[in-house]
Amino acid sequence: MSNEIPSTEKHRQYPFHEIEPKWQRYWEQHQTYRTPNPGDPDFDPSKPKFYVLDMFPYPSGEGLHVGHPEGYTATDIVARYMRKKGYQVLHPMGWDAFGLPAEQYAIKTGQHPRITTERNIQRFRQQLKRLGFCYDWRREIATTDPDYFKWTQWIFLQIYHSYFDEKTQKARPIAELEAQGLSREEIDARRLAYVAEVQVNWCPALGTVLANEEVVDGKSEVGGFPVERRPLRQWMLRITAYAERLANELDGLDWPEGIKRHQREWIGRSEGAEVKFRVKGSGRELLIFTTRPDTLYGATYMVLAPEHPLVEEITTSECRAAVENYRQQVASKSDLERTGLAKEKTGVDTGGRAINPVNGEEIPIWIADYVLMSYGTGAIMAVPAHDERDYEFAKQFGLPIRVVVRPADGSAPPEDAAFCDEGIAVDSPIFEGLPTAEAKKKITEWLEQQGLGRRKVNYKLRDWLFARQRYWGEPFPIVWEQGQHRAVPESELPVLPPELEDFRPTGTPEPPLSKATDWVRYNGARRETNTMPQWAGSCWYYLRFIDPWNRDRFVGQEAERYWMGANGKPGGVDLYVGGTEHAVLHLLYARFWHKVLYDLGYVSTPEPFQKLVNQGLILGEDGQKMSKSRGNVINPDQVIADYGADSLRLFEMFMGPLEQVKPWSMKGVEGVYRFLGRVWRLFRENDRIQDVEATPAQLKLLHETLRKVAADIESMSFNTAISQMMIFVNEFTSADVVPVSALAMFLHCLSPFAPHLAEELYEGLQSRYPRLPPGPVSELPFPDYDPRYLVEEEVEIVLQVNGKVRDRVRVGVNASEEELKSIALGTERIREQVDGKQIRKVIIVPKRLVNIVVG
RNA sequence: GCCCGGGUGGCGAAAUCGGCAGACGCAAAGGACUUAAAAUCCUUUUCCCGGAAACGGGAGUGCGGGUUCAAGUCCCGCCCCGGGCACCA
Repeated sequence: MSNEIPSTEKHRQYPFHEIEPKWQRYWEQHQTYRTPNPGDPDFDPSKPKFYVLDMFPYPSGEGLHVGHPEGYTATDIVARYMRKKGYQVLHPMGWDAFGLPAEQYAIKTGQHPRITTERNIQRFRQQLKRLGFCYDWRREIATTDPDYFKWTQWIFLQIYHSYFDEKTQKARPIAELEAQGLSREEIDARRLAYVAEVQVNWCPALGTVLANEEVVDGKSEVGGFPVERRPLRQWMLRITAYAERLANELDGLDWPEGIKRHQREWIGRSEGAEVKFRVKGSGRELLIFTTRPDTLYGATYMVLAPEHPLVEEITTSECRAAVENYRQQVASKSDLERTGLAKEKTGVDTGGRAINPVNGEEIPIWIADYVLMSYGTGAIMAVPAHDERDYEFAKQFGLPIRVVVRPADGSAPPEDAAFCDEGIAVDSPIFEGLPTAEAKKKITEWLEQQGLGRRKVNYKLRDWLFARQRYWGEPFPIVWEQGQHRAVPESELPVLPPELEDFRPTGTPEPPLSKATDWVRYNGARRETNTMPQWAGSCWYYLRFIDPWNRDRFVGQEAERYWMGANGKPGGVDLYVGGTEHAVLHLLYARFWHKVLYDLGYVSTPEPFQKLVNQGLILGEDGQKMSKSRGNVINPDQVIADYGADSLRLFEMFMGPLEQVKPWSMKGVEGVYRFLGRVWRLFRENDRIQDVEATPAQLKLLHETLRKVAADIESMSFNTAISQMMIFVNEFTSADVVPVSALAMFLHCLSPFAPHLAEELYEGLQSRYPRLPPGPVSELPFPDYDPRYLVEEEVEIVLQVNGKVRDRVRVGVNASEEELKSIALGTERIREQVDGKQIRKVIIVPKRLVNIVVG
């Protein structure tokens, strides 16, 4: 076996190196954590269910780091505790295994990504098993398994075969539109999965396009390579159709407020109006979006995005050269340059003029890259007096600034800045003197009556660019014929990727799959050669865990109803734990897919995850982020070899609150390791254990520990649960007589945290005291505490004078306020303080304190 | 710039509703055991002042104000650290 002597050369506190493999073998052989589904012979329908899920990992070549076991230990403790509380617990694990690193490794070495992926999964699985997690490993899935991605492709087809019905705000089958006799074009224009020519984020270094979410500061999130904008025909998912629901339906979820806010911001709902401006000297109209229609009288110019389709037509001949020049400049800019920090506004006049619909005034039309083609209508009315960006631009180019809103409190508007708050409309005849909210309403109604505009809601959220030019991803179940796409029959799923020798990108947006010429040919049609993004597989894995063996359905109906059953709440998974890095992308995408499946009647809840908890990052011992280059990475394998898995688990939980960022400490690991050693000695090297009644003081501590550990697990305050167990052990270690019953009860507390040691100690105890129920202890019910043992007969009361503690007394719990008062005033120390002064007031908090106010 | 999260001993932290600040652990110091060390066990440890000691007094939860009999906790104004967003009209 591996290294027998701890590398620190220290005395081994207890034989964890024997205990841990022993119990891991036991659990495996006895299938202790096998979770039956409805219909299985050992399924107990009377038990309530609890679905506790980890965000499954990408099995990287690096193996596990100490960040992984943080969340996994937390969920494992909850899972083990809930099992002991009589729940049927679903606690699965799998692999988000498609992804770029395996593909890049394949490009470098020629080794097929499937091989490296397999190897990495093996390693991860082995590492996780050594931590003693109570996963039902029979349910293990990998997104790269054809049995799995068959259903990823199938779900894609459901999305493809659906449209969003605005009236009911629900996805409906495309067949309904066909029945209404809509044309192919009309139908394709409404599909939830559609093909469009869009400006994409093309990353030459990665040889793929990226989603907006995968581009950070104009660079790829993965690798930090430059990203260019270029137009490309791409598969898109119409997530924007769900914008409203994705925002609103967050309300019923038990998620951290910050994450909900983040998602709402990402969706970016804003209410306003669309307004038509006539272009002077042409029949054309420019449509703009504004959230401040009440500032319409303050519009002194307009700005179009440089890519706006009407720029060509509007530009006058004198301005054409400058406009062309500017458009080219903008096109060649990367997103980083275009949105870069603190840069000056740029833009040029097109020479075109627009007519302000409220006052018939002529205003110039400019183009500038601070207006984005992808938001709203790609055109704005500029109101420099009341918008910071317009103000800056107007200053830069000497454009007029006209105030049409003044502060409601009568104060003077700022001299050298835009006034962007709400206020009172001025110089605005149609709604003169109205406060902003009413002015907005009035002008919008007016515009609607005149046919010049309407109320409009816009979202920052864009449709989801769903195609990647990669090899190692799910192929689309789509073929092309005569420029039209169609689904392959469901019977042909899964569509397997072709075997390739050469995984290199083509250097063009033509995906690597196009190199597989035989594969591409499909009965006179051509297969789609793009693949799905890595997010696809993680959009629904929590559903497959429920019924991973099902060959007929992505998840069996009965099993889905049972495990996702939400008791009136929207979300099905009872507890979902993972890092904040998935605050928007994964969680938004998964919610979107789930809602489509819900609308189509395939799943029973509108939301996937009811309660979400984010674990905090673990830093290196130096307080810096762990990284190879800093050399501060902690290897969990080494920690397990030196101190055992139970110590690793315990320390991960003892470090501090789960959600908090916190630094690693090897000394801290030793601390909890010593604690486990003390536990071992309390049970094993102790001749004071007797089969006797516990003393009242012992009973009180025992039941307080049962109470606190249970409550702390339920509130996920694992660090304080561990403190309480330490207090218990310290106390019982110094006891003259240690009652067996108390020790046995204690092991129920320890078992979720340090399951191996708890099993071993319980087994030993039970064999000596056969009266104890046979184990394993992890399968025995968690004892309820008895409040009778917690009642105190006496409490210590703090005596304060003017808020300062001057004395303390022990009194009976039921002492009346009058008694407390006279006791307090009777003690010597208080008399010294109070003598000769006037008592103004006496505050009495029963069971806590008496505060005497003198003056 | 905006939005979050955080600031408590030498360190990680704890402290239901405003009611004994520092539980528990680490580190450090002293002691017991040992030929010695490791391990273990016991004791001390927020700071300042007085005291041989028991103990007593004062200050103290980033800073400055406020509310209150009482503030780590509530309110107002700042400072610092970490993270996220960043022309979305």
